[in-house]
Amino acid sequence: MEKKEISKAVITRLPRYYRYLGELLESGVERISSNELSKRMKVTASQIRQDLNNFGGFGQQGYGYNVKYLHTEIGKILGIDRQHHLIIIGAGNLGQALANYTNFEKRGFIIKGMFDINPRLIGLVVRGIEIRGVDDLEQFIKDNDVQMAALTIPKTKAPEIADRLVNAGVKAIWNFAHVDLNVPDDVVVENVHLSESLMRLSYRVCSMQEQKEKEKEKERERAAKAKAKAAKKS
Amino acid sequence: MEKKEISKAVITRLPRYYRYLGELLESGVERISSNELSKRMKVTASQIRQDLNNFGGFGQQGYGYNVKYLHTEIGKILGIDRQHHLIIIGAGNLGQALANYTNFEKRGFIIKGMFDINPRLIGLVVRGIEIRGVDDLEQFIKDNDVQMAALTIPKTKAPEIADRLVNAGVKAIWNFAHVDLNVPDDVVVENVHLSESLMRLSYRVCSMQEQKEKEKEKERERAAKAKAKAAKKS
DNA sequence: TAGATTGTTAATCGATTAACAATC
DNA sequence: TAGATTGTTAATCGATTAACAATC
Repeated sequence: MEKKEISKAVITRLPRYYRYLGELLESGVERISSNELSKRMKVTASQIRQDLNNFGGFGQQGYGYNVKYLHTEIGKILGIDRQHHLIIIGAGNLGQALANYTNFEKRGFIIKGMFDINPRLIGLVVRGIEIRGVDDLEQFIKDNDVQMAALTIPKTKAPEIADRLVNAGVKAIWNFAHVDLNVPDDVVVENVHLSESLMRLSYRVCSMQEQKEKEKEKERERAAKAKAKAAKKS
Repeated sequence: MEKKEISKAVITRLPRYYRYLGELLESGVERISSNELSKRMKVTASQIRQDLNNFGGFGQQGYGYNVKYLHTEIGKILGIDRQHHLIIIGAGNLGQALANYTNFEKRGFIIKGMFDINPRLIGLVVRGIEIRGVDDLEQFIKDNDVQMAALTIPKTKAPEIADRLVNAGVKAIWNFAHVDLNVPDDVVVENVHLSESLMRLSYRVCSMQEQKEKEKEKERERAAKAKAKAAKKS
């Protein structure tokens, strides 16, 4: 009876499928097999089929998947066929970058308002959205039926603001602050910790370098051995 | 002989350990057990110990881990004890947001330059860094020993610029463009696909809602049953 | 020494890949 | 019908958790 839980790994891959299908759609491709898609996306065809079949059978044996249909269906699964009312807390560069990203509106994320505590920013208009102070935050959330909030403020202020958001009825927080937020079970948080992402990059570039050095070392050893051997012979 | 490959999952968690240890350090905590840390971070103690032991034994039986020492060691593993020369391609809001993030410099990521194609931005100065045109990109990379590049440009331009970066010797790309880049094996790419992150949030908030509705439905059914029963009795 | 806690091996769990019958 | 490709079951692989001997 119980529908089995969808794993986090699957959800992570879903938007990527959506992106590739969107590109195929734009370039006029009508149908695609899991095999062909797997080559483009560099994942296994098996994984694609398994992932999709978590949500239902979208394909047809002997034919493959209809690109337009699958694209639409994944859109529905991701909930981007609906409208989401979003506010941005923190109108600095990052907040403004999000506000200026027009694709969000295209996918149903409607930026209802922007907020900041910096009095110099309050009153400014970004993409037609006035920056407000946080005093009327709760009222604004209720008046505009706000469901989601992007948090682009320093980590020191984030937990307090998050509490206020949750109390005012926000159900989803897109968290760019470098803290882990404590929220009730029915509120979802998606973290974008940029500094952690940069550290992962750092790790990977360093370990790549180490690997290369090791290979060079081996190469040198081999060369030395060969040389010694040649010297012996002569 | 071969050192076994560190899994991606471990590397993802490493910066989070680093962050928590940094906070502990700041609040003057000298030592911590895997058990205590597990409670704070909401992961299992077993996982913490397993993760760390991929890189060596940093603890001491009966004592736990020295916070300062472990913090330093993880920093070394992540390669943030060294300096990384970084450039930012794309001086829009997102690029400027990265440039303004002072913590990066603190962790050894030194922003050597910013680039853009928009002539109106070229010549502007952000945090003491002049925005340049992309014409002298290759020369700049060589002159300044640039190892990493953040790509905060539209997806249409990204692949071409990525090729130029790689050819000029850049070894790591922090990719904010909504495309998957094709690079040689010895170049690492860390993707930050914000729109995909937002879709994941959307999925999760929608499935949370569905779950709640199902529960309500069940509740209603139960109430109806109870009512019917009561009616029968009377 | 006794207590605490690690490092590490073994057991479990979950996710990915392979295989193939079902079917368009 | 024959060929292609899905949906799904089974096999494999890897990651997480549990358990405990080693040891500070």
